[in-house]
Amino acid sequence: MKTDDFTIRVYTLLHAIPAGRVTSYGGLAAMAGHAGRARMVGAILRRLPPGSHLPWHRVVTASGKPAFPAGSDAFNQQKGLLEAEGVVFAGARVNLKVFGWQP
DNA sequence: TAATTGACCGGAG
DNA sequence: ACTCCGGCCAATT
Repeated sequence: MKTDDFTIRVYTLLHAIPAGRVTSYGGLAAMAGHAGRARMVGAILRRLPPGSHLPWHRVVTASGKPAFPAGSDAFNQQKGLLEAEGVVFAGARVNLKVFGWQP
């Protein structure tokens, strides 16, 4: 069994995101060569294979907000990790014009 | 096997 | 700024 190329690209791109930067689900899907499959990126991160150290916290929605309800554990964790890398939150949101990343 | 769900997105009202 | 809607398509029920 061979992991899909799409999945491989998503992992590679995710790993290529520098600390202190974020990218969106849709953007990641587009960079991986499959624009329109933002939900698949979400599905991949949701089901991360055990043992992977992917920086999932550097991925936010196209609005610049974490994909979790504000106040949830995952939300707070993601926010904390990003702030520790230098990303500034404006409320529950990140300014993609400043912190958004693309190769 | 069919229906539902979902770490999404962009446009419209 | 917010809600609603259609499109996307694999994993789950």
